[in-house]
Order: sequence, then structure tokens, then C-alpha cells
Amino acid sequence: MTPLPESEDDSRSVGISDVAARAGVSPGTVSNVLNRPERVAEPTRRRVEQAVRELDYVPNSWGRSLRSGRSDSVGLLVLDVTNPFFTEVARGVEDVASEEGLAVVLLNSAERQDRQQRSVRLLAEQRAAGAVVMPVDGGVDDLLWLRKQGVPWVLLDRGDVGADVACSVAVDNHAGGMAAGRHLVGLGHERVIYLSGPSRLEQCRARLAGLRAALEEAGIDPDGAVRPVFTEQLNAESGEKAVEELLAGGPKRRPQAVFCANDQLALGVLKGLGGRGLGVPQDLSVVGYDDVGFAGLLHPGLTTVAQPKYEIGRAAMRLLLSELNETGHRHERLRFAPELIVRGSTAAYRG
Amino acid sequence: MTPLPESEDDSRSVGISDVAARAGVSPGTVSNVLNRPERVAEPTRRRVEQAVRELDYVPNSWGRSLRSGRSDSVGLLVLDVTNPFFTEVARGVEDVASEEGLAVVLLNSAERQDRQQRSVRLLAEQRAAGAVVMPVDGGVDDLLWLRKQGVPWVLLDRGDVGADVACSVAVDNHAGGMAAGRHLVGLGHERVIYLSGPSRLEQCRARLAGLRAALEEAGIDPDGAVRPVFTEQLNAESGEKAVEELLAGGPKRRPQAVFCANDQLALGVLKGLGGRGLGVPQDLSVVGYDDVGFAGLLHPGLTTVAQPKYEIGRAAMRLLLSELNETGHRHERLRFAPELIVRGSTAAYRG
DNA sequence: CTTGGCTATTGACACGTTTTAATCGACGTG
DNA sequence: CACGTCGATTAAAACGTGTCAATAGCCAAG
Repeated sequence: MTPLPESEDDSRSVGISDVAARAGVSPGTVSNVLNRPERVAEPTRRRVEQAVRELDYVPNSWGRSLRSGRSDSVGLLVLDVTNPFFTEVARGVEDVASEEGLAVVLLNSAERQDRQQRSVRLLAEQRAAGAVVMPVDGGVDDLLWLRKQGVPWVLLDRGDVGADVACSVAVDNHAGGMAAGRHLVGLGHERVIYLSGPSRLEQCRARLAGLRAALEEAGIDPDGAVRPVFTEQLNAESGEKAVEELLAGGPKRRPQAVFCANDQLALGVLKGLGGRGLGVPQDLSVVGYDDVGFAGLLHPGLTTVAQPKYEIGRAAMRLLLSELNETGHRHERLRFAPELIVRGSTAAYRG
Repeated sequence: MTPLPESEDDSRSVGISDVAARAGVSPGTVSNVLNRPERVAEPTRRRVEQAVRELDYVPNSWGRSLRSGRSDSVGLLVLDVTNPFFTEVARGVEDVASEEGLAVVLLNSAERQDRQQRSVRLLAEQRAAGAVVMPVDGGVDDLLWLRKQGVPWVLLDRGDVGADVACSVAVDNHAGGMAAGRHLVGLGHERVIYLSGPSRLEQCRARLAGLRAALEEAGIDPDGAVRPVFTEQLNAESGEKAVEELLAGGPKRRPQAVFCANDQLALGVLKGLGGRGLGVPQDLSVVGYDDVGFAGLLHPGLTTVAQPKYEIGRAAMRLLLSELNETGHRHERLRFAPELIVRGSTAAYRG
């Protein structure tokens, strides 16, 4: 049996000089035809392009980057790949990057400091062009080191870090908490629980502050009216588990509303309340945060504070691009406004 | 004012030869100390390590890869970053890769052929060590080209492609459809709608076939009993929109159960039914597929066919690793078994 | 015919590493 | 003392590309 006349790439991969040889020109010319086609005369360019096609040549980006000192991939460091908030952001980042011909390396810190450190190290070794980062809540020392290594980054969803350190894009969490608070006050609720994530998260604290500000604004003493309850994680299991604590104190002291730092938490709360025979919104109003995909599809629909997730991702990537391109760059703080979306899970207090 | 005695990295990035100079050895020795420490004598090794620390040297992976011909990053090409099924898989892939010191480049084809092609091209240019791929349903020509370029890959969630082409890991969709079917038959349902995604998706077709097989097994003619309804996409919006068609034909011909190809679809269906005043499971049973996070937290809980998403990801990455390491590699087909999870959304038919 | 100017192309080097073969020094053995 | 051996280190050659100064070719002007 004679082997099929396969194409001739059985050898090691084909390099720029192979193409040059085939087209009867020098490697430098091939490089020019690839990178600055205007500098090379029409007929030679056509010959080279033909050779590229015939040999199925694909340039080696290591060599390119090594020589030019420029990489065309950026990092995206998130806290949790499985969180719908982050994936929506990731989609935004990816879309803009891909428009620009940049590849996105997704890194998942799983909210652990050591994994963040490893990821940062990797970005430095890869000499990534830049990164979009949602840091774990410890210090930003890793990140500062990364910038000193020549990899700039944009901060995502951390409103507390100043513009002296880096560009950042975030949503005004205080305003979000306030919007939720005003809504609840408007419905007549005066005894509300704030179901927070871990207290170390700046986002959680800012939302609480907003909620309290809304009550104060209405002449209600926030210390008496809002009780914060902290959970270990921002997921549904934590929310469901917290229900017991929410209801502690018996029916007389039962809260009139629960404002959750997260839709996942709210989901767990809804589940837990349902299991205990409490109706939403008849017995209790529930407000979430984020407006993730399922929020509008629950029954009742979840009233929640929406964040422009996809747009956040796009904006962060754009900020990074401008930092990469502009020569005299000044850091910029971008703040989006959250939007309250009223659905069926909140109703007037029937006192 | 004298400037602070900053560390001396104001110059361009520090290379291996800088370290060598500082430690009073040759670059080769530094390389050895980094890669094969046993070959270098104790005192020199210590000197070099010290110099590395003092200069804060971080090796440049381009140079390394260029020379050694080996990359330490693998691609993960998914159909939709925002789909919880994929993100869970991604987490599995990432975890195994990170154990092995490999970086994962996440690429999103958004189910579009052109974006898949671009991604494949990128992997070739980057000379990725390998890839885990969930291809769009067109042909696998792009992928075959990629392998010819020297980048091996493992197929994910596509049961129809043979082991002659590549390793693959998937879940037995036929068995999953059958499990759902048997469950519904056991509850007495004999008029069920299969709410499929696009008919071109092999997964959707296989699940339908399984459903039909279960009915046939019970002595019911599948052609009369199950009506397939196709949607454009596998998301909640499509599911909600499809409700109208599900109910077409009036209350007399109303289906007794709906089996959805996807939990997102099922979510939309639940929402749509609720809006029309139909109760689940009293008026209609609903079954989903995947068992994504919110499935158990809905009210009622969604009966669904669970897939070991995280394990799939891990297995795929392991398969890829073995292909990278083994010399004489033979492609392997790995098949996971789905598991039916019965919750509140299904009940016996009250005829 | 010579000179100058312009364009298209070419060599050669640099990028930061790894790796191989060669060198060096020291030490034990005949 | 000569010789071989062995371990530690080094010098130099790759890897595939981009860039830049230099060159060849060509035409028009002097």
C-alpha cells in the first residue's frame, strides 16, 4: 500500500524562511509582506502570499513577541468563574478584546490569595500586555508588583481603591443600596434585614451604608430599623441557611423585608422562606442585587438592583486599551449607576 | 530632595544575564539552577538564588518556549461563557490544568463558526500545548487543521465523533433522555412535549431519541405520544416564548409533561406557565436537563437530568494530559452516566 | 556620462532562553 | 609524574521573528 500523497508538512513546522525560499525572496521581505504590506511591491507580494498559502504557514507568536517585546494577550482575573455576574463581565471583556485582536487569558482565583498570587506570577512570566483584575480583598501588593514588572491593569468592581493606583470601573454600591432602601421605605417597611456576604467585602459594606442612608433620609433611625446578618459566602446555600437567623425572635419581631447583597443569596432566602410556609411578598418582601439571568424568571419575579455587567466588562477593557496606547496616561475612575428593577417579590407592608 | 533608594529596576526588564552577572556566573548556570538545580553545586546555587531574589527576576516564557519548543498553556474553547454548564466544566478543566502548572486560555466561540475559526487560528499561532474543545456543530475541519499544525485536542460533549479522530468525553445523552422518559412513563404521562434546542445539535437529538426509546419500551407509540418543539437557542427567553406553542390546541390536547433539553429552557417554561395560571406539577409536569445551580432552588424544585459537569471538565483535561505525555497514544472515548434527580416539578398524572 | 535620489529588497543582528559540547580544575591511580 | 575520570561551569549555537542600516536597481536631472 502506498501512502496517500499527503501535503508536505510532515517535517517540523514551517517557518518564515521556508516561505521565503519558496517565494524566492529573503525572510525579511516575507516579514514585511505580513506586517507592512505597503512597503513591498505588488508582484513580489503576490508571490509571497501564494507561498504562504501553499505551505500553510502560520507565524509563531513566540518569536514575534520575543522580538517586538509586545504581547497580544491580556489577562482576566476573576474571583469565581461560575458566578453569573463575572461571566457576563467576562463576555464584555472578551468581546472588546477580540475586536482589538487580543486574546484573553482567563484566570480564576477562586477567592484565594495564593491562587491570585500564582496567577499574577503567570501574567508576569507571560509578559501579558495588560490585565483586568478583580482582586481578592486582601491588599493589592501582588498587583503593585505586577505593574512594576511592566504589566498594567485595570481594577474591576472595587470602588475603594483610588485613582492614584490604577484605572478602575465599578458600580456605585452606595447608590444601589440607597435605591433599594428608598423602595422599601416607600412601601412602608421599617424593620428590614440586610443579608450581607462576608463583612470584609467592600461591596457589601457600601450597600449597607446606602441602605442606612435611605432610611435616615426618611427620618427613620437606621440603627433600630436595619439589622445586618453576615454569611460566609455569596451563594444560595448560605442564603438558605441564613433564613433561620432571619426569623429568630419569633413572628412578632419578624422583619418586614430582606435586602440581600446578591441574587444568589436572595434565591436561597426565597427557597428557605417557601419551605417554612412564608409567602413572598405577602409576609415578607425580598430584594436582591445584580439582576442575574434567573432573577426575572423566578416566581415571584425578584426585585433587584441591576448592574450593567456586560457594559462594565466592555468599559474595563476599553480603559485598559487606552492605558496601553496613550503615551501620557492618567488613571481614571469610571462609575456606573445601578438601576432598581421592581418585580413581584416586594409589596407594601400590611401592618 | 534625594530620591528614595528604590530598587534598581528602572531599566528595562531584568534578564537571565543580569542575574548571571550579579551572581558572578554564566547565564547557562542560572538556567540550570532554575530548571535542574541538582546539577549545580550548593554554594553557587545559593549565590544565584540570592541574585534572583535581589533583582526580582522573573523568567520570560517567550524565550523559554521559543527555545524549548514547548508551551505551557492550553486552550479551552467553549460555546458560551455565560452558560452555567460550561462554566462548571471550565472550573474542572482549570483545576486540573493548574495542578499541572498549565495556564488555561479561555476562548469563546459564541456558537459562531467564524469565531471558532479565529480561535483555532490563535491557538495555532500561540503553539498551544493542546486544547479542550466544544465545537460548533458544523464540520470539524478547523479542528483537523489545528491538529495538523501540531496542537492536539480533546473533544467535549460531542458523542457523535469517533475515537479515530480524537479523544472525547461526553455524557450519554440517550441514557439521559431515557431516564427522563421512564420517569414520566412511571408517572402515567402519555402525551409529552420534548422542548428541544436547535435540531442541528447532536445532544438535543440524542436526548429525544432516548425519550422515545423509553416510551417504546413501555409499549407506547412514540410517534403519537411525543411531540418535539424546536427553539432557536437554549436559553430561558426561548423557553418562555415556546410556551404558546406548547399549549396550542387548547386544554383538551394540552400535554401532560414537558421535557426540556436544558434547565434554562425549563426555567422559561415554568415562568411562562405561571404567567398563564397553570400550576406545576398539578396541571403539567416539567423536566429539565443539566441540574444547574438554581434547579434545586426554584419553587417547585426542578426535576432534571444531572450531568457531572465538573468531573467532565477534569476528565477532559486529564485525557489531554495523557495525550501530551504518552508517546504511543491511542484515542479514548470516555462516557459519563447522567443521573435523574427527582424534585417537585413532576407528579403523577391525574387523569 | 556622471551624479543624485528614490524604491524594493536584502543581510545581519537582537530578543531571552535552553541545551550541547567543550573547558577547566581537582583528584585518585598507575 | 603522567594520565584518565569526574563534577562543575562555561561559551556558543540554536529557536523564529522584527527591524534597521545598507545595497542594488533604476530613472531623471545635470
